[in-house]
Amino acid sequence: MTEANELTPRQGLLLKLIVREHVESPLPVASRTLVEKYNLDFSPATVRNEMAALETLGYLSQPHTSAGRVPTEAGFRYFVARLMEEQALPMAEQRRIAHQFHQARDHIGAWLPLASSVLAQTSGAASVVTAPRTMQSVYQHLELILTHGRAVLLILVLQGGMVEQQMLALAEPMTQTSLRETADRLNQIFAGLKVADIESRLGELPSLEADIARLIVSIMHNAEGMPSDEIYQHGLSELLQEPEFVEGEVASTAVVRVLEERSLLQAVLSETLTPAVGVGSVRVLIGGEGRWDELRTCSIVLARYGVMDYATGALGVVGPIRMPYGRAISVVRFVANILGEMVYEMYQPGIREVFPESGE
Amino acid sequence: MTEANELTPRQGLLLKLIVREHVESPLPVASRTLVEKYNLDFSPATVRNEMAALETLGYLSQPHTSAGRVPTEAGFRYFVARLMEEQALPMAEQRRIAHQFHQARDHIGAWLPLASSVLAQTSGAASVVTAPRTMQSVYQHLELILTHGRAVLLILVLQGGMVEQQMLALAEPMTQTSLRETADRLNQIFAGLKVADIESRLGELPSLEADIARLIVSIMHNAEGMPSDEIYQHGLSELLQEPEFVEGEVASTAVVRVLEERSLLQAVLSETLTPAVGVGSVRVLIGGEGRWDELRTCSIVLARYGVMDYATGALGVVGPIRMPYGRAISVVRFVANILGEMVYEMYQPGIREVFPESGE
DNA sequence: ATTTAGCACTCAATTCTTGTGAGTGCTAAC
DNA sequence: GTTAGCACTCACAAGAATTGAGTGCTAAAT
Repeated sequence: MTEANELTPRQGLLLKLIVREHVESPLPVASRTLVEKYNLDFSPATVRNEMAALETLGYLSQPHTSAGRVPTEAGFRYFVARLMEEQALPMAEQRRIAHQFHQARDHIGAWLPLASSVLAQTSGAASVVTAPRTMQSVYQHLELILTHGRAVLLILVLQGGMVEQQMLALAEPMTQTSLRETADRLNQIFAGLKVADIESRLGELPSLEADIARLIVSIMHNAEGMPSDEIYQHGLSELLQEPEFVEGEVASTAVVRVLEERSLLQAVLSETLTPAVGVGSVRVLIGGEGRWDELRTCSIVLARYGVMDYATGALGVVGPIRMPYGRAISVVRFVANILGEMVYEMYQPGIREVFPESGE
Repeated sequence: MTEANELTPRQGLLLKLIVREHVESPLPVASRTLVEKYNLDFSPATVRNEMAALETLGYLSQPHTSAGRVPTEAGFRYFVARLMEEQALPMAEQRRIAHQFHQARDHIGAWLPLASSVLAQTSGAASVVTAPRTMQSVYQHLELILTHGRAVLLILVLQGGMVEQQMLALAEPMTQTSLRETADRLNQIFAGLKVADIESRLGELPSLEADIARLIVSIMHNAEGMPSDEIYQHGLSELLQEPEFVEGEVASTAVVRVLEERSLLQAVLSETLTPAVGVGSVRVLIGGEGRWDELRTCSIVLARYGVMDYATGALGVVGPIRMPYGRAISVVRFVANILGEMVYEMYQPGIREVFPESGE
């Protein structure tokens, strides 16, 4: 997959301009247009020659014989990897976004929707944000609430504020009072412990407590493992306005399906670590990279945010292949950083515990 | 809005058949087709006469002079209100769905996504489910977690298991230990109280506790007021497959926007109480009912679920105007009932408190 | 050895025409 | 009131003609 053949500077320039032009409007770009629009000091004929070269290299393609050229996926990949200059967000926009997040500082539930809507609006594409998940869940507090008969609502608060709920059925009926005492006992023993610690103490507990504790252990394990299924998204309707989606029934429903089918989305998001083309900590998946067939018509720019090895989520934008990568990458990075900081501050006690050396 | 003019039985029959036919395939339906397919004992000419009558009444329309007829919105409304017979779900399907919910019984977080996916799959349209909200929030438990500097993560558990999170900034730095003591004090005082009760006790509290309590009050008020912004949906991609959406760029993006724009959705969902055409407790909104312009191309079948006057959410399906209402209504009702029961059982202690007479 | 002007050639997209047939409205008979 | 018969309408499909944007190639210019 590594591109052995380096392009000549002029070929690079042309590929870059073709991409830029194509991103602006989805039509194939013609040699003459290029020369005129960018005042190139060589002629359309020369451009055509170079285009032919770029085509044999696999970076361009022609929809039909007498049309202009369109970048191929490989072309976009080369562009992102070597030609693109990241297009920093204008200061005013940075301030505006930062301000919005600052306003939502106290309202935790608003963080992710806000991130999602900022991403969508600023990038003009659809956005996806997943809630952060810890690698290391720490017991904080347990509530047991009797609902009816022997059914009990279990609410488990983990460090960092994650909350897990579950119903459970008691073997024997109990009163709310004794249930509360049970919870209090468990809270005393378990507060601040990690899963492993709780597991090792299971033996010491009387049977009822042990049952509940086992359930807690499984919940905590679960919280550590899976990527969050809490996914926020925004901007799908704008994305569907893009010219490549208004016609193509196939293409557009594919995208909708991708954004709707969480399983696929999660698979893709957890791929953040694979060696796709990327810039800094931001990853760029172009046209599904051959691996995700449903994504052949679109690209994803994504990043992890949060505190590495402790609690992270993923966030990114989904757009047509011809998306303005430079801008998208900056936006994604910018939002990932802001959100990362907010999460960092929120999770700090937990982090101190996992990485004791990093305390204040 | 009340239909003064009653149709003759034969006109009713024809309207019904035309709707049925049109729902099956989106093409305009012709007089001859009707007679042949349903073995009517009168001729196409008669049907045409009746059709003409129905057209002047506003229940049918012709896309163009030499085409068949298509029901108008008014036609669909008349159909739903007077002609439709609810099409009960087959027993097997009922059992399958009930079983799925039974399996997810303990996994509270799965309830709403499951409801949403069941609705979508069974109705073939897109579905929407909002989380239940209490009318009456009752304090259960407070956790205060120091994060960094003076920033504190507040986790408030309300009765019924609703959890609200918020960041707050302390005026003075505190240790985690004294923060926990503060929380414990508030828990002792407030456990089981309603907002009003807490408000009336604000005066008795020392300043720090009072500040936090005021915040709690505002959170609880908030929880009572707004409809939940926690919205689950499913089946959008299937909906977009419907023939009326594959072509119409306008129509389809309108639908997507509706499903994406929570504010509109909430407005519509809270309209569940308005006197739209409805069957039992299930409401049917056809073509936006003139009020929601974005919905002109589609219909919504929805119901409240949960415990009336105590905690309810809304749930429904969004489909093309020509959706199989009979089926959709049964599915919505069925799922609303199941989910309602589950919520009822979960919230029971709270309900006992609000309606003491209904205790076991 | 590049670069470029010139020109023939290609082919999607647009417009126009024509034909077809499904389906109606009307009238006159039943 | 119902229906057979028939003229009429009009969307839709298929084909034909036109257009023009854009290339590839060749031969001259640098």
